[in-house]
Amino acid sequence: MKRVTDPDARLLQGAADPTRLAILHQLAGGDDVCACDFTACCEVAQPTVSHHLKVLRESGWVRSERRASFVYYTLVPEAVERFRAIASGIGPAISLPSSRALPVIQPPV
Amino acid sequence: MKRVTDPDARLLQGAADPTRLAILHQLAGGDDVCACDFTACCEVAQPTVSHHLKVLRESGWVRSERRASFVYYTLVPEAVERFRAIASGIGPAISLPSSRALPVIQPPV
DNA sequence: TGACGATATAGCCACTTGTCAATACCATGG
DNA sequence: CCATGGTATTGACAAGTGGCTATATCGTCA
Repeated sequence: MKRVTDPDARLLQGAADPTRLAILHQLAGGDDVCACDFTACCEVAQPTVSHHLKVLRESGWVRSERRASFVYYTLVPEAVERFRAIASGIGPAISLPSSRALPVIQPPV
Repeated sequence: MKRVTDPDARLLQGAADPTRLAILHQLAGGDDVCACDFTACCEVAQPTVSHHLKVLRESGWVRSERRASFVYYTLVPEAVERFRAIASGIGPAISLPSSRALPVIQPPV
C-alpha cells in the first residue's frame, strides 16, 4: 500500500485488520492489558502480535509501558476521539429511519 | 495484505486511504455525486478513481447508479451506521475530561 | 450507424503488508 | 553472573495495493 501520509487515513489503516481490531476491542475497556494476553486471543504467533502492536503504536492507537518484565498496552484516548470524529464526519447526520439493528454489512463479494 | 474476511475490518480498510477518504467526505452530504466530480478533487487519474470507487463498492460503502451516460455514487447508510457502531465499540464510553480540540493525531513516526 | 464523451477493465510495475521461524534484547530470580 | 521467561527485531516469503497507460464498454446524439 502506498505510504499513507494523511493522519486520518493512517489511523483508519491502523484499525483495518482483524487481528488489530481484536486487540483494540480487548483494550476497549480502558484498562491496560499485558502483551502476553493478546497472544491468547488472536490466533497468530507471538512475533505477529508484537508486529501488530507496533503498527498500532505507530498509528497512534496505543501506548506501551514496561512494568517489571511485562509490557502493558493502553488505548490512547485522543485516537478514539479522533476516530469518532471521523465517523461523525462521514455521512449525513444520523437519519436512518429505523436504525435498530446496526447489521454487520456483507457486501456482494 | 491478508485477505480480510472480517466485515468490520473490510469496512475500515475500505476507508483507510486518503483518496477514498476524500471520496467519502465528498459523499458525506448524503446526495449522490457524479463519478466525474471525483476526478476533480482527488489528484489521481480517472482509472485510479474508478478503481477506488470499485473498492468502496466492494467494501459496502457506496452504491452506484447509472443515469443517462453518467454514473452517480451514493453513500450506503448502513455502512455509515456500522462504522459508527465500530467507533462506539472501541474505547471506553466518551470520557475525555476536556475534549474540545479533537486534534489530528500525529504519532511519533 | 458512427462518432464522441463518460466509465470501467486489463495488464503491468514498484511497493507494502501479514505471517512465520530464528534470534536478539531485557528484567527478574537464583 | 547465569538461566529463564516475556517481548521485540530480523529476514524471508507470498500476497495484496495503488498507481499508471492502453483499451474496452456503454449511452447519447447527430
